[in-house]
Amino acid sequence: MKRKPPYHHGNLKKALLGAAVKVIAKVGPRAFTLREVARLAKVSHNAPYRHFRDKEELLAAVAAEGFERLADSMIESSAPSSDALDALLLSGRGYVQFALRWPEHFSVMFDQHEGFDAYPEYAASGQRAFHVLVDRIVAAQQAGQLPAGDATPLALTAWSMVHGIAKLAISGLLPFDKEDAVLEFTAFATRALGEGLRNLTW
Amino acid sequence: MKRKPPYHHGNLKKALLGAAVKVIAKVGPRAFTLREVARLAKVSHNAPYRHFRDKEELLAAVAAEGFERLADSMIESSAPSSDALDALLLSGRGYVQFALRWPEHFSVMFDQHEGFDAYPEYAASGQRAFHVLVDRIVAAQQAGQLPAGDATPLALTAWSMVHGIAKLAISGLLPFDKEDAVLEFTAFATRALGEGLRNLTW
DNA sequence: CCTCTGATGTTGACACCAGCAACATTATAA
DNA sequence: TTATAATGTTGCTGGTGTCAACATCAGAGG
Repeated sequence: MKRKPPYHHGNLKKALLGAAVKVIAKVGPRAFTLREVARLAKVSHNAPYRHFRDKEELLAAVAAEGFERLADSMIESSAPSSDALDALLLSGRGYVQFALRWPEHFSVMFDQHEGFDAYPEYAASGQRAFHVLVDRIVAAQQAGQLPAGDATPLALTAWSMVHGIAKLAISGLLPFDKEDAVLEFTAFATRALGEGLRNLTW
Repeated sequence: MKRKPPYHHGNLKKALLGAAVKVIAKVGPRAFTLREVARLAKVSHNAPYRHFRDKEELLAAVAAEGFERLADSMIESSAPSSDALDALLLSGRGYVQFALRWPEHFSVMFDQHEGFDAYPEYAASGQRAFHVLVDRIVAAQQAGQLPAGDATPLALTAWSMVHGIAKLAISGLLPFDKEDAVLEFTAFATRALGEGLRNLTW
């Protein structure tokens, strides 16, 4: 059971997760090292193996936690709006904002081509984050601001849009220096896409 | 000089590049190993250092080569069209198609957050590929199919769209199995975005 | 209270990797 | 022809992921 209280050194699993996030933020997901995580948690280099099968599983856990935060960011960003379509665009803003603030975390979440299916926790959190987007879309549909019908293609399109912006911005490939500039660009792009999705004949 | 003909073992630099592409395609960019590349090129584990400062520089070279291929893919895909806007959308198709066919290559090109500025070759090929997109946009503008003005924001938006699709598709996060389905979705998304960009007031 | 068992953490080892240094070889220029 | 620089090799160091064996502690059954 995971619910059991402390152990030898307090509950290490959570500590390792936190340490992993810190290490990734410091040296990037590429140079991320299991031993460094152990060091930061003041534990021997093999202790993590009692909580994670291998390095990949720890990364998957970090990614899963990232999806939770991502969903939160989207929800927070879109909360202040009462207009459904506006809320959708703002949730896109939240998506990009999250990526800009925790770029390494974001990388871990999406640059792991393998092990998607292998880690149900990862898939579940991802689904939850995606669902925030779908909810916004359905709301906009019900408000008549987007064409009725299956929300999935609309959601996938919107997702692709903000995901592309996020990725390119993180990589430094967008010619914007400050976060605000990127977010303004995000507003422009998502607005354009929303306009197009509304008028599309299909 | 780099321009000098063969050497000891023929021109290794090119051989290493080819081997690197093969290794990446086999084990992925994550598990990519300099020594494995050397092995594949039938050369000692230190020979690559005579042609690349370190592992990262070899990866940068692979990425640069990838951008060339990407630009080609975009050009080829959009060639058959005579309509300017259509050509733009088709170049987006070429972008996604490239990503689907050489996903590891694509990863190397974009998952390297560092060393963009450090490798002029990389930056240059990237610029060239981006320019293909800009050209298509400008053509569409001149044909009156997109609003006149600075093409850059339009290009960045379009790029973000197809890049997001490509990334998500590679990661297996889009619910499409076959390449054709992804490309069809790409057509849908880019058409929507094109529609939106055309009508946007800004 | 005591023992025992399993969960948790540690030590030590292996194979592998990136990169450095010293050496060997060969192509080219003087 | 010979010297020099470019190219390739061998061997090493410090670091990594992971396995196996061992140590320690928490809590259950008595």
